[in-house]
Amino acid sequence: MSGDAQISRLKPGRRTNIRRENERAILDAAEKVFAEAGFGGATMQLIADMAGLPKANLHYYFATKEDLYRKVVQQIFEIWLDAASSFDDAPGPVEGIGAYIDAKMDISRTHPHGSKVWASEVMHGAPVIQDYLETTLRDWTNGRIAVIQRWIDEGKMRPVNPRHLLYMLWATTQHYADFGHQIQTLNNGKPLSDKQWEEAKASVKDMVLRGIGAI
Amino acid sequence: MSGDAQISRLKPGRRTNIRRENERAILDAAEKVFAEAGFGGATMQLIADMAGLPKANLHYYFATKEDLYRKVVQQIFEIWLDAASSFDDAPGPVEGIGAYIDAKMDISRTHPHGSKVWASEVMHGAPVIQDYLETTLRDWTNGRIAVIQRWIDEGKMRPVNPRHLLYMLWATTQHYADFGHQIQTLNNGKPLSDKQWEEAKASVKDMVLRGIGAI
DNA sequence: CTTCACCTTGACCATACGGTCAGGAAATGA
DNA sequence: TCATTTCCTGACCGTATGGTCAAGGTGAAG
Repeated sequence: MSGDAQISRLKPGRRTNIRRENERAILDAAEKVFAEAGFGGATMQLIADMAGLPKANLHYYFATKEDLYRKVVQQIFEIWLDAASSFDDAPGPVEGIGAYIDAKMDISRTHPHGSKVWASEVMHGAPVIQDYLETTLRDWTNGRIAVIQRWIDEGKMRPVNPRHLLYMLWATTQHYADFGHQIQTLNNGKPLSDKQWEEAKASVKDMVLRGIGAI
Repeated sequence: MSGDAQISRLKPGRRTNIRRENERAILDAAEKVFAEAGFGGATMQLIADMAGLPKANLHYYFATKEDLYRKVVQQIFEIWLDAASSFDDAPGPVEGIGAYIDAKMDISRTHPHGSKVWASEVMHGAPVIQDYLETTLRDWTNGRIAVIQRWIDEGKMRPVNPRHLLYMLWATTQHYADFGHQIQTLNNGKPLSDKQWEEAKASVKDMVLRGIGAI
């Protein structure tokens, strides 16, 4: 890739650039391989080939396979939390939950690999991100539960269990990434089109928002 | 060994019994190990230890790791389809979908390992059960879509997209198994109690059935 | 040009894994 | 009793994998 004319003049220098670009290539390749083969099934050789680097070079940037995997999971967690902001600054559930569903459905489409890695990590007992679950995720969850409860108290939606509503949101939106292969198979082997994705988002929002009495 | 007076054990044939019992022990251990470590991360040695048998004995009953894995997945698929019958013979969505949610939530609680193996298999592109997806699952899905459409035509529920309703049902119910660890962490590290499971089932049914206008 | 910090990589190593096999034990039937 | 089938298992093997290392390349600063 060219066009780094202005980037090459950055203060950290060319060297730092090489590092950043290689780390990015490796992380992108790793995310895909970990998603498709699982941690145990992924090999450093495969990731190296996909990143276009010799295997020994991976170990120059990432000490161990676990280290690389940890970085991939953390990266996903960042994206994950960004979508969370859709929830905030919303006057009510229609806007807040609606935007959250939109954001998470978009992530399922644009970052299916990341979603799968996250799912796999949690399914295997969250060996590397357990602390995140117990701190960041727990805090975020409790915060959103409070927001939902406030909406309920304000009569903007029915009195549903906020926690199970969140689980339903996570489950349903991530399903389109994690079980994308199954969905594609049931769609005559073809990926969902732009139109079908809009239909999916609309369906999910419609059923959820009506389910909680926000419409 | 002391000579027990139990004759009942010999009735169906001792040989067949030994085979059946060992195959069961191996399959149970394999389901758990595959769920917790993934196919690539699982080792025959670990499965053997958990089943209480020497590794070489596994290969006496199951030729290869793939063969054992395939049997585990098929076994899950059977349980899966059994719950599907909840859908049939129902006069309307409240009974049909309500019973289906109950059945799938129960499976998530009693067979969490199986659910995870299934999820992992699909996430990795369904390498061994692709044919099931294209035949049995596709047929079942189309059949249920027809049932849901009939209910819609009969005015028993709102005109939602039946396909996305099914995806939501699968996603939400299986989430309690696949992401059970996350749910447990957010539940102060403790598994959901009987009461909490009832609350979960009630919440899901409530939100879904209202979401489709069946209540 | 020299220096020096950073980057690159082929070759190599120890280990762990899936799978094999031969020989023996135990159950069954004649 | 003996013969036959089924079951059991320690020891072994080839391979693939994660990881190491030493030697060499590269570019910018002095």
